[in-house]
Amino acid sequence: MVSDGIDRLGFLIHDVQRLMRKRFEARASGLGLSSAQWRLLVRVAKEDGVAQARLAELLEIEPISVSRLVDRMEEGGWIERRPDAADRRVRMIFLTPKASDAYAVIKSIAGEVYEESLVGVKPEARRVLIEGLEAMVRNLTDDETPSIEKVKTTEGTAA
Amino acid sequence: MVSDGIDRLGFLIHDVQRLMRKRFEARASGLGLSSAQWRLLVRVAKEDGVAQARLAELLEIEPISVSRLVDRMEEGGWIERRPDAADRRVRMIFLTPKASDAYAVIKSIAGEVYEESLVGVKPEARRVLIEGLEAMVRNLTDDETPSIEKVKTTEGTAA
DNA sequence: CTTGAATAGTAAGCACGCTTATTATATATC
DNA sequence: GATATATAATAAGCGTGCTTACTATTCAAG
Repeated sequence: MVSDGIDRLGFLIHDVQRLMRKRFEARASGLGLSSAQWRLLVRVAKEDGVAQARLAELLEIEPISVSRLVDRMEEGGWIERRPDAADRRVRMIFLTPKASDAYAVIKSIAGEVYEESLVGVKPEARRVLIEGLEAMVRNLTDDETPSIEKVKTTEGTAA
Repeated sequence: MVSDGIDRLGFLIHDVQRLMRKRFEARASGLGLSSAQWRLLVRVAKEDGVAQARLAELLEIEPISVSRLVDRMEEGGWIERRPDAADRRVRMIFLTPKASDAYAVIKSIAGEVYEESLVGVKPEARRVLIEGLEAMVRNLTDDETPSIEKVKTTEGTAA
């Protein structure tokens, strides 16, 4: 049956995400980095000099969101925009030394939060959990119409 | 080992939440309801006449967030604020007929999205997934200091 | 070279969360 | 009754996401 708690799946995911972000931000507030900023920072750490458009792809957010995030991070002294000589439309993004220093701390905070959130969940269940989440990402990424056909047309009714 | 994918737990949760919200909103856009508004609507449907402060508790968001959400939903004709005769500080929240009509549609959309997201995940794995998420909510709700002691002091370094 | 389409980035304005502070009302204590 | 504290709701202002619309630049076609 489906009545296990699947009807609350959305609430659950929403809650976990909110609580995790909240805890991370509380822990990392000393650094002055939000979780959105931390995600961007991690990407740049792995691909220094990356263009904003590429960051938007990697982070799966819109370019304009990257633009404003980068604005604030540049103000905060975390990253630096430099022009790309080869393509003058492009701004290349680099970490400042301050950000490189923070990177290790951030990773450790993230690890702590992950571990804390999984207290009492056995290794086998962790594996299933992660795999389930990965499956959900795949299913939800498939461009709208999934394997199931019975997708109703939302019927303009209801109002 | 931990290197399964647990180091991406935050990314995973974040992605699933974002994709699910996105799909729900795409499907429900014909109704003119966002997922935040839908969550509030569901709560009010279960407890008609509820006070805003109580809604903030139930939704686990701040009272001010409820206030502004209710503002927009009142404008949209989904809910109605009525004074409480017994306590003049309180605004009681009621669904409009329009919202009651939408409720069934909304529940079915949510069910579809949940089911679509879990395509290919076996019943047993679904159970473990849900239980894992529930455990995470519990762990992250415990007021900050969890079972683990090694919570570093974030050491003002990094700058 | 010019025209037109595509791409990189930004601006404006909105939704929804937050923190901090304020107003109105209720309640507890003197 | 007066004073202090607590509670319900709101206001102001910010961060992060979005959509839509714009500029600047590149590239493809003629």
